[in-house]
Amino acid sequence: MARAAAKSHVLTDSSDRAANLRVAAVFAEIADLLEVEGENPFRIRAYRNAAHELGALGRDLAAMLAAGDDLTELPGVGDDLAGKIGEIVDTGSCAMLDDLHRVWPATIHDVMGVPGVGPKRARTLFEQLGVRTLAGLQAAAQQQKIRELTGFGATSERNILDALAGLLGTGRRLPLAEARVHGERLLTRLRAAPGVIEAVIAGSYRRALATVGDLDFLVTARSHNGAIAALVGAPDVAHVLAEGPTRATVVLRSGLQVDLRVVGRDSFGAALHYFTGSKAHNIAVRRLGVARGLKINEYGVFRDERRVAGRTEASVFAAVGLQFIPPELRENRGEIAAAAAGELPQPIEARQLRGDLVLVAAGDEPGAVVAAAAAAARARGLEYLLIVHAVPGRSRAAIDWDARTRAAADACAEHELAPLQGLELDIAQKTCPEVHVDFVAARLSHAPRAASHPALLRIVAGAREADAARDPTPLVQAAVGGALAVIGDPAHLPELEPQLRAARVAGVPVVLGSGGEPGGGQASRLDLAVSQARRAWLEAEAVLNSRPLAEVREHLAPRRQARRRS
DNA sequence: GCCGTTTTCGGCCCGACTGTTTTCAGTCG
Repeated sequence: MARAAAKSHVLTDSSDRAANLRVAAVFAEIADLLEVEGENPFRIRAYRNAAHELGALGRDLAAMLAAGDDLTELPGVGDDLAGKIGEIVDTGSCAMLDDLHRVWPATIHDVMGVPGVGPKRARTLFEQLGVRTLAGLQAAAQQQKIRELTGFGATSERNILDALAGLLGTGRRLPLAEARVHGERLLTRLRAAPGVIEAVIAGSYRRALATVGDLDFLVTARSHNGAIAALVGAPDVAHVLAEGPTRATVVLRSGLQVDLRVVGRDSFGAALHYFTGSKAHNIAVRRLGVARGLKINEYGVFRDERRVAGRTEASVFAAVGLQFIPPELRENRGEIAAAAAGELPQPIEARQLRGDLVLVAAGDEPGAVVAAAAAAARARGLEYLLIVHAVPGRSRAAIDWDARTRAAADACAEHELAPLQGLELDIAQKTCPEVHVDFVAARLSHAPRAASHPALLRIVAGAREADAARDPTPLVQAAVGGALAVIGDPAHLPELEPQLRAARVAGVPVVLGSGGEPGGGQASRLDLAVSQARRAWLEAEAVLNSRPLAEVREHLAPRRQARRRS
């Protein structure tokens, strides 16, 4: 079929992990359809686990197969799934999925995705009303056919219509910086609610994932009702999806879903751990608990009926023999083994930074840009600024670089900050203006061919699409001997973590910077950069601007010094 | 369908809330 042809085309691209993603997609769809069939839940989970593991796998399945590797070594993959992986990589599909498609339409997945409609109801809708698509679902609801079905009613029907109209959780993921605005506002409201002792945001927000799907609030309180009422009654709540004595779920007008859980003080640590996730991390920790005869849930750690830990997160980790794991590391990507061995990294903290990095575009007035950035830097106790002057690609007008660097230096001095100044060229540019600067930087918008390394390298937006969609390693390699500059730009946050991870693996130091956005926001941009560095397991030692100015100056100094460290 | 410091069989996380029920199934996180 046409479908198969399209798939094989995808798989001929062996330079990336297309095969992994294809296999993960097939397994995920099989899991969905088995769920509709009402299969054994553990069998379904096996497919779902495998889909999750393979989607995040660092190695190329097609290459592993070609090399004759044993796929059952992979987590969640046994003899059966190993065989199916081979089948999918070879043919693009899998007989089992084809069989399922003879019974269930592929689009039933969309119906299942409607909030309030799961696999069982999707099956009922399909079998009783012939609903195969979202359009069909909407038509059935509008004709009031759904309320006639057993297990449904007028309320369910209305909820389905609301969901289809996009009124209920949109599923859109919000950039971290944007979620922070909503989060902080609600946090203030919850903390002021009667009876509330403590309120925090857990979930992927706390793990500093670049985008978050919802906000998870956790509250300890003397009385439950205060916090629940405060959330449900918040001014920008569009819909209340659930409201009980210990939890509530609402959708804000922005489409952001917000969950609130209220727990007792003795359960706070266990609940915080539980609701911070990630899911994969939690399952792995619980598995450790089971091996020690412990049951771990959001209320605590229990041996038989007796609570043995749970007041703090640290007590939960300690109960299963782990060091405290910072939230940004909780992705089940090796942090549990590291914590068990006492070998966790100590991720960089914002307070360890001594300097910020400011970008001055060719059209900017350097004095004004640097003055704004310097004031913000001074306010957070920084000591110096790395000032990067962009050199335009081709410009006929002579630019007075001495005047520009002098203006920047003066602006720094006014705020009692030390400046370190450099020129930034596109990596393809051959000539550099004749002016004394402390370092030379390169902006990299495509894979580098140039042999001469700049001291500081910055991957600009767009490079990711062009050359590093899946692996920024080749870009980062260009910074060996120098450093990689990473700006906490909210719009490009998802690109940062892979870049930072690649830098760590390559042993390339990084500079974390705000970029110096005029009009404020430096502080949060710097914090965003730090949060992604933490997710990438970077320690202070790997962050150049956590070191004293003299060391940064020496590290970035052009040519000779840079070459000394091979 | 996977997995094993107790296991090659018998486990696999589980509690809260809703809507439809008359004791609970389905969904969600």
